[in-house]
Amino acid sequence: MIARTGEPEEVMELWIVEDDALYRRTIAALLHEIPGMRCDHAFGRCEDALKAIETESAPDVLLMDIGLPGMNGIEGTARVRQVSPSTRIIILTVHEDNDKIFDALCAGASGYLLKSSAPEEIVGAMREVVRGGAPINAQIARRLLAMFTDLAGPRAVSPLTHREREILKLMVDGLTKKQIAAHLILSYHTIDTHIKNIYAKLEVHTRGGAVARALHDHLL
Amino acid sequence: MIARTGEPEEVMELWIVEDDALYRRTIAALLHEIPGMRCDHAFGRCEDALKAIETESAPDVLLMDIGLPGMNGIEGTARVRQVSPSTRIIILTVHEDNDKIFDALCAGASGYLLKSSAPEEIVGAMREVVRGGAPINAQIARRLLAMFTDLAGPRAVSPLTHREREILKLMVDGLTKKQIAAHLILSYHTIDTHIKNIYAKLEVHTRGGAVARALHDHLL
DNA sequence: AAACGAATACCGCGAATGCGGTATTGCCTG
DNA sequence: CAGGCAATACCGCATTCGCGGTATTCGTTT
Repeated sequence: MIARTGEPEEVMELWIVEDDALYRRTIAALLHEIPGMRCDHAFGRCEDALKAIETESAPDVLLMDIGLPGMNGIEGTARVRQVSPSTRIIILTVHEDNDKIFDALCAGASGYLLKSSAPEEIVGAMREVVRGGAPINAQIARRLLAMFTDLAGPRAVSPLTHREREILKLMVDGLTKKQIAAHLILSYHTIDTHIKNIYAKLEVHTRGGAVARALHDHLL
Repeated sequence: MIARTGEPEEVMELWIVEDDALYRRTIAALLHEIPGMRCDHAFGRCEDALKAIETESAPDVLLMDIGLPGMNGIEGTARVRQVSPSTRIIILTVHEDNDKIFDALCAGASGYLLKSSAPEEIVGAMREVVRGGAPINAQIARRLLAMFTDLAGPRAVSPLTHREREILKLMVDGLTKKQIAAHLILSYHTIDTHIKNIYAKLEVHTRGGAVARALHDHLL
């Protein structure tokens, strides 16, 4: 995409946000050895990095930790992307729970690595990310895939009958029992009984709960 | 169930489904050189692979093309996963459009590589996948991330206040007004008013509708 | 034929809901 | 400083809901 004429000036500017001073320096030192990369800043807090972006210029790539004092790395990722959309952010953390991964990627991170990654993997990720790729640790990718599969998955385990699903669907659409009865040309009492059964099967006691389960567990 | 063939020897059984005979043989030859891998079968059609799985035993890893005569690779992936859940499937294709990627991963593929990938990347992927990882080409991963970000995109347009979101969240959890009031240490009447306002903003008239919008439009 | 689950229908009652009001207190922003 | 918005609080009433029953019909499975 970027037609280069061999300028030796194409240095990748790279920043780090990592609260553990030791790990921060280790990484910074590691990256400093790589030709074509420069690491001018390494912060212990998101807030500092944000300030630096606004006063000076933004980096090409930002290595971001998640567990940070003050603003966490996910919130930080979103903020950085707001003020500098061109900055690619790579999460580098010990957290490997689905929520963190999901939130970080939703916040706009371009990559997700674990601190257990080999140094070469980290360096490779830098290179990959400026080329437009999204370096994601294979273990993390597995989690991502799992999210996808159960996104379109457990509809078979739905314990509801056809009728019940039909009625649940109408509840999701915001209809009252009376309206559902009219819509399905059934008695009000019938709907009432069905809803009663739906609640029992879903182990909820309110419309809100039932609808939430219906959508969350994707059983429609 | 499927007969377990894994334990005795450390050799990874690997099959290929690829309609282009030349490419198929090239890959098979490539993999055959790798110590610890064995490629007994290479098919041109999913149907043949499926049949082989049922008559013989299933492979540890299956390299699957998408564009195939007869059953396509995505459908095939789903089928193979049904009859042999332990078989990890890696898509190896030229297709890089979002739909294919999405569908393949939803169908249960454990990896997604492009045919333009370097041989080492393919071999690395095999190793990675049996270790529980999900080898995904960085370019593909980028697409995945894009899906995530616009999956959680229109949250900024949430017209709700903090309090309202908080209450809506509790409605999703299936609490009654009274319970919400107790939970937030607020008056019942306050909750009542808030819910009234939430309904107005979301243009719904029932709990079901509100919860559905909350989850569907991802505005919590 | 018997047994069973699903779908249907009906009843009654206490609790919760939806919605129309009004009103006070802060906190911003113009 | 005025006005607006968010959060808070209170009232009343018709409606709806949740849930405890009971009961009939119909298609499967046994």
